[in-house]
Amino acid sequence: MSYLDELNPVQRAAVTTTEGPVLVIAGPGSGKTRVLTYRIAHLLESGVAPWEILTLTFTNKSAREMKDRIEKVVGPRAQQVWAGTFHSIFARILRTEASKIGYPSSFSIYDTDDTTSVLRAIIKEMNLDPNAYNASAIRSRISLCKSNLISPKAYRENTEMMTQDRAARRPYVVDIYEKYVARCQRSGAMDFDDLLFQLYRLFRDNPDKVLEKYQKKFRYIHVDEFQDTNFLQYAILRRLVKYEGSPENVFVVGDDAQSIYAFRGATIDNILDFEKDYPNLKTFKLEQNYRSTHHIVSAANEVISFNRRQLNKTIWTDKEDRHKIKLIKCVTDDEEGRRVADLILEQKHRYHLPNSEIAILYRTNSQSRKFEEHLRRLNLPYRVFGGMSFYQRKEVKDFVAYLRLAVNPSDEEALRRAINFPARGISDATVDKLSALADASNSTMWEAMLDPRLDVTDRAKKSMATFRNMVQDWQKRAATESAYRLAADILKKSGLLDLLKGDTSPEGIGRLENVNAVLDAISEFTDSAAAPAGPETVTATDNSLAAYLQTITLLTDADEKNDSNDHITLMSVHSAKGLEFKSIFVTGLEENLFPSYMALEEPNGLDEERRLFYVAITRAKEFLTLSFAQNRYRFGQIRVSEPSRFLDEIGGQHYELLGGIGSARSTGTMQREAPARASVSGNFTNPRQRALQKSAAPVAIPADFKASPLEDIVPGARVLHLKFGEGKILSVEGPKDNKVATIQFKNDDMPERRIVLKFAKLQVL
DNA sequence: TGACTGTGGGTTTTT
DNA sequence: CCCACAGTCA
Repeated sequence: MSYLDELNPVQRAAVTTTEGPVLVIAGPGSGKTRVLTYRIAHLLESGVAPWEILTLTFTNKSAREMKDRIEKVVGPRAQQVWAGTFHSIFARILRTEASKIGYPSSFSIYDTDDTTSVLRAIIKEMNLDPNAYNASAIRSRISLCKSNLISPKAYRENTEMMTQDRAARRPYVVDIYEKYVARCQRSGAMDFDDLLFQLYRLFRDNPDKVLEKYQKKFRYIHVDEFQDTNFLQYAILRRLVKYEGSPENVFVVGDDAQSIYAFRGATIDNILDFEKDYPNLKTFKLEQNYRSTHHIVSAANEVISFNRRQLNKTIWTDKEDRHKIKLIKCVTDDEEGRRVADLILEQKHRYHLPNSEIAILYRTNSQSRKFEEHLRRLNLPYRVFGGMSFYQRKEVKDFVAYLRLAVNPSDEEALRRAINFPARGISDATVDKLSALADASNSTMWEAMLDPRLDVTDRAKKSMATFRNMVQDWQKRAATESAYRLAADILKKSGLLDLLKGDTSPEGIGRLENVNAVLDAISEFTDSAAAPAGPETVTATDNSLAAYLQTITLLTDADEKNDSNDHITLMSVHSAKGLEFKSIFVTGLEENLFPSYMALEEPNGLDEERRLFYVAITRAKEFLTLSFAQNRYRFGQIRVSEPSRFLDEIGGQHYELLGGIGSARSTGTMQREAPARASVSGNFTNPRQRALQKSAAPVAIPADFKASPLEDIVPGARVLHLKFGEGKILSVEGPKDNKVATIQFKNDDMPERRIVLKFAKLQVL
């Protein structure tokens, strides 16, 4: 079989070990995807049916790419393999089994916005202070609970969490959580975490032996990016694989060094537990990097060696070097944008790089703007990923809300959105009453509209009756009529179409186009959705309107098609995981930005940031450029930053400091020299030592250091700063919650520093 | 009911 | 700086 010849010995061994549990530790660029796809092809070639193979990925895009690559080896049956994200595959299973856990199979999926909005409503109804109870903060706390299998009941019994909440002065989080769960249930809705959580419940409670059905069905299970799975995902996987007499054909691929989703509950423990849980485990390490040149691989190895806790492996390459890593030092973020854009232009000409081989990466999405400006200036085509996905746009969500309602009238978020947009005489007050009544009688807002106890004007009642009739009509037709025709009619009858047509501004025309694009997408989906075949019933309704609505919620903007245009890619480092480009720009390499100041406060946060940096630089095949700015607009004002410590962790021999106005004009006030020069001048023999020195406090801090309240920070005061030591306040300005002090520090080569008091810890002496 | 204004608050990463 | 929301006015 020829495809096996395209593999190196370790890769081949992994591919052909088809029986029993297998762990593949795969360094960046080591052919991980190739191994995964060829293994599946290999299984298919040896007679395994495509629907017996399950492959779980983290993005739709990588699932799709994988299927396409398998297809190249074995032909169209590859498309029948069960390959998709955890969320989409689980949604599909839940669709089939929903009735067993008290959900309609046309359940709605709440995206992050829907969830936040439900929480906001609950907080309001409970009369809690919306500042203390920040809806999106609570959303992430609930999300983390679900990922760790903590139900509201378990939450209440968990003294640690309850104590935390009391300390944070929001003791009612657990009540919000409880209400939220109840509300989702009665709305027939699942949030992202529910897609995992409810599937876990289904398998745990195992009604009608449903678990056995899937254990038998999925004879070969694969997990990509295993390092990014969370506790809940691991628990589900375990239930599918571990049972009496199981062949335990589970094949997981991951790299602990690329674990970047700990904030979302991912844990490297899963890799360690995996070895314990599966004693027959065979482990393979893919250590040869086929992607990047030697400078890049060495730099990556050096960086990652600063992390303590990691699996032992050595990534190497035999690619020869042509270019050193370039470092761009800028005075401002604007200069960074300009010089990156200029360098891209130069690289394109000199090396004939197509735009599609170039990517600018950054830590936070908000950094994209400066690059956009300067790319536009040079007429370079680009595309920004990570923004709002098509399906999150207002006009699309409005339309989709109506569709959701037609399929699942219990969906309260959809109801709230649709009921009075376009306006039809049902006021906010009425909606509040509906919600309260639904809550009190444990029914839904949809049913509450008919409740005789509802105390609203006759006019409002009439409007609601009309609305209900309209939706009911759609509901009936949803069972029989084609989804496209129904949707087109909904667009008209809802009044949305007229509203959009009335707006002839360019944006308005765009909105109309977007809504029409939804219609096209529906017809494409329902006509052609190639349901994975199989002798079972699991996929029967897969091209329904409900399935479409569930699918789109799980799409990100990276999944959207029209990728044919040749453009430069702008994205966060997180979204770049799994991708590769000839030329990579990693930007904003400054302390408190990359690594992020948020991460620096978390235990192990720095390690995760470092893995993120590792992921960033290993995306590059040939050209790697790093940049930082000494001054950057953040929080509405210019802030001074120092270069990222990560720059110090790469040996000077791999670097080249790029000249430019910025460095020539350099104020010379940087605390540290640029790494290239530092290493060359031999100031620091060993970057590791240097980093360790740096992480230690540079000034003696008394053990009883205690941050003083903001009111005490006034001009003239002498203060102690954790990092810069003793100093004098020259002035304080800015709004009360975002005060900035200008401080002159004693032992500092900067004449003065602007310190954002919100972040700094200062003690008045 | 909708459009406008001011204010206040938040900005890590995503399925 | 930018966004979302609340409150105000027509």
